[in-house]
Amino acid sequence: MATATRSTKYRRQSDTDLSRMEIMEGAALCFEARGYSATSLDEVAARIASTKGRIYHHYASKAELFLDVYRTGMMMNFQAIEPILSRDMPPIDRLKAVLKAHVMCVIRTKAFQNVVGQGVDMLRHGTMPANEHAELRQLAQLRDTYSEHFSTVLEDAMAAGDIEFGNIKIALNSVFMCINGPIVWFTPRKGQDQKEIEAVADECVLYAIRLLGYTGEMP
Amino acid sequence: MATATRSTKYRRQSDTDLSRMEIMEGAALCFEARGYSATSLDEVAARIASTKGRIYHHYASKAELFLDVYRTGMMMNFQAIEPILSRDMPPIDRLKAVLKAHVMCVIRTKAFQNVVGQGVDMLRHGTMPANEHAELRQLAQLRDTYSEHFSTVLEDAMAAGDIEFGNIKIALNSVFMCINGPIVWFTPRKGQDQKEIEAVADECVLYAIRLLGYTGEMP
DNA sequence: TTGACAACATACTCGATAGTATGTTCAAGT
DNA sequence: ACTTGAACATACTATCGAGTATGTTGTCAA
Repeated sequence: MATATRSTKYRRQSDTDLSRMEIMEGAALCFEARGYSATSLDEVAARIASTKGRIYHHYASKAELFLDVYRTGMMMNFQAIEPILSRDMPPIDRLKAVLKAHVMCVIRTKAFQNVVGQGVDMLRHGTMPANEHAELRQLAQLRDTYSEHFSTVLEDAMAAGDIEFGNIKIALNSVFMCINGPIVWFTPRKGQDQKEIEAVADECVLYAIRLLGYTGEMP
Repeated sequence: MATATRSTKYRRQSDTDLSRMEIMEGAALCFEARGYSATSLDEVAARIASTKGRIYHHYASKAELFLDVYRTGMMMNFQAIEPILSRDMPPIDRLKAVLKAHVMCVIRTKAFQNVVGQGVDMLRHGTMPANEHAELRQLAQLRDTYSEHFSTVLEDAMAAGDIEFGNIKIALNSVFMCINGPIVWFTPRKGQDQKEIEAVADECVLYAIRLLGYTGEMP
């Protein structure tokens, strides 16, 4: 939670990023629970014990808030996998590491990733809110770049002979469906420690690489 | 398309089911494209070149229409797999056949299955429209029964030693994510014949059973 | 210390849409 | 043939929520 305990009623100027993050967290939870268009900004405001005025002070529209949540969710993904991409290691190990990092990230940032999913759907169907086409293209670009990272890792591992698949688009989509699964079906339990979550993630990763024809053992 | 070419303006009394199906098809397409709450009944009506009056003649509310689409989508799934469940064959072959039948069904009835997905999400988050709790429980029941069919098939195949997995809930969720993938990422091309679609489905099935630890060949 | 402005809160407007009330057409029973 | 009611279409209402206009608080720079 990014909520800092404040003694004063209003926030400092330098805390705008914190404020925006708090709004985004509330928005992500609401969007996840009820979907973009079913969520009212009054609900989002109520969730963070605030008002609509605050949201419109930071965002020009509901759509801009959504897009910011989307972008932030994608950034979280990039930050999770990028350090691994540049690491020097065998392709199959990099694949495993990237998959694991992604799953851990989506579990940790579940609400944001759900919004990303909604955003991807909107891009697919061309029903995106807001008309800033530049903004939209940028977000589509983000998604494509992220996807291409995975393509590369997959093809490297295939070239090394560790995995094997037919149509890469279908394979990649299937892998994504699998490792993004927790966004949909995972529900955090009370008192569930890091070890248990890692166990879930490991099982997801196992299924994802098995799907790609990997027959070796897992560490 | 269920639209019968009619010479008269109004339909016969005996055609109510046809009329409802036509409405549902339009609704499914709209819900798929824009989501439940972003879709207006005027849009649905426009899609089938009709008016809101017709929809409200057949359905008491927007929620009831949605629930009918959901139920119909689930029924399509049951009809696709039930004949296979009662067929006498080796567990692993039954598993393959059920997976294939499911994938073919979701591709064929993509819009309806998308609505089913939205409905499952709503059930999960408790944000279902309408307050008929009986109706809701019935739909949740449908989903659970369908899921249990797959559980049985999976466990039989595991008992026969053909597949192997850890937590069955995670495995089942992963399989569903995989075989339901086409609902999200598949886009029918113009002039794409049945053979090509079957090839896509076969690849999905291959990934799904590989995921479950199957190492044999495919027919 | 003070005034200017950021960071909100409060109180409105206005368009979109779910739902309703009522009118119209025609099929079918009698 | 005529009458009733199902199958719609048309016209309206009422609500909800996005966006706006304006008021209030308190920070910070000079």
